[in-house]
Amino acid sequence: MAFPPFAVTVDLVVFTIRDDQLCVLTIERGEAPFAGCQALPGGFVLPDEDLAAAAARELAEETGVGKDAEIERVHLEQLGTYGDPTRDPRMRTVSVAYLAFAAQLSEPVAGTDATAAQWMPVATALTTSLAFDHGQILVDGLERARAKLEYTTLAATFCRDEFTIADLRHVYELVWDVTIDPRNFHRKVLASEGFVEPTGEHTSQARGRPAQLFTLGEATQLHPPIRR
Amino acid sequence: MAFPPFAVTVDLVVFTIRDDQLCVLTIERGEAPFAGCQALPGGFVLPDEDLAAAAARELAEETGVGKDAEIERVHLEQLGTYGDPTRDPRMRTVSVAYLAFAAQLSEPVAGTDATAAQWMPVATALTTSLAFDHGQILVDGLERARAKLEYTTLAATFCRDEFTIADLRHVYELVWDVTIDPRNFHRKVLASEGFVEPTGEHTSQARGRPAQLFTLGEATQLHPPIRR
DNA sequence: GTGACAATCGTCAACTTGACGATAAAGCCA
DNA sequence: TGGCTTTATCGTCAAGTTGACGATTGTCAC
Repeated sequence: MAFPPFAVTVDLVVFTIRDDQLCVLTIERGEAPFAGCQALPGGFVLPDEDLAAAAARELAEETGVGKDAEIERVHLEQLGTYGDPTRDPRMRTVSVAYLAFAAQLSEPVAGTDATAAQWMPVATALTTSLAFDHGQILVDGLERARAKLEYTTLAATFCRDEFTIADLRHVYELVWDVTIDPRNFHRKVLASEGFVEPTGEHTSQARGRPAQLFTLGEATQLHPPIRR
Repeated sequence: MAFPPFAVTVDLVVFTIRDDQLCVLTIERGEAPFAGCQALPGGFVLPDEDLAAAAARELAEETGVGKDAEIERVHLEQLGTYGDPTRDPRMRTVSVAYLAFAAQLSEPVAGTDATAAQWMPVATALTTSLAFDHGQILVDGLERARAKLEYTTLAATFCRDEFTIADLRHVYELVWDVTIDPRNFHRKVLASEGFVEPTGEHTSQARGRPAQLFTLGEATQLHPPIRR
């Protein structure tokens, strides 16, 4: 049975928070097309590899997120598939985009096929011309991320294992690009059954009154949601 | 440049409401593998065809949803991509699933490559063993459909061009499999800015007080949403 | 100690929601 | 014609939620 052959790739929109900014992982392409251009990390799916496995592999390659416990603190979900016949001048390619949320990872970043990889502020990335249709993929990923914060507990994946309500609020503020009343936010988070679990410990360093530390609770969905 | 060749297909989860039931379009496969088995309609993406175009083409082929105004009353969105290496015993296949909502269409249904096509009640389909991973695709499609009714105006795409609030409520009840208080639902729909637009006309046939007719308003998102 | 700062607790009016009573406008039927 | 049934539509009310913002509480820098 004959069928039209396609190349299938995965591309990653990996978000993290660094230096008080929402950042996305980008690489500088080493080869044509778009050599020297910024792009989302990604690569071909191997002949016997599941799509999600390919995404996880690429993520590990580009970020150094290894086997460790690190990988468990990363959220990875399918974002969408992009298959415009003209998206890659070389051949007919279909790209399955994945969206990842990560807490600040070990600094190292070095791709295999990429010249360099870096965390680029999303605000910058949105005004940068990215390779292929990666600009659109980024926009879609950002919108998905914003929506997910409303009704899931995924904001916590941007934080370290133990975090304060303020840390969590900061995630919302950066991703949504809004300011949130600390008092109302505090109330809502605690009201959301299973969102956070107090550890009993408190922060000690920074200015102001020490804050209680929490870990992520059992819930994955927020009831009620936290609206934009 | 060498790359692993994949077959790329689109599969469709097409929902409609018939005989007071939520139904999904299925075909009986004519060829191996899974010959004689129920499956979702779908097919290969052509070499120079966009994914969404392939989905629209397959939809037209299977349902007879032609060029007419009909096609404009159908909602089609990408659902997700399924690429387990073992999903198709013949070859490495990646399937991009699309989700469609349609009002009751012209009865005719006749695929090109399929033996037969029919509207199967979703309740039945969920307990039927479908070909490939189509069972999972259906489950995912149903969940997406249910979620979409909450915060979009897509329920109206299950209705004819002009519909009553009760028609709309019926869609929610069938898709969510719940009963909804007519009075509160009525209030919420009218409160949702831009959801429906009165035509000024009324129904005349059925029992009970004639109901006002509406068309879909400008909005695509519901503010506030209608919760499950 | 004093002030700055951020966490946390309270208060309140405006709004939303679910439950359900009441009324309206048709057809049906004797 | 006058009930009776049926469904649409309007109202009411208590309970819960939300946003705005005042008040209090630990800590640190000085």
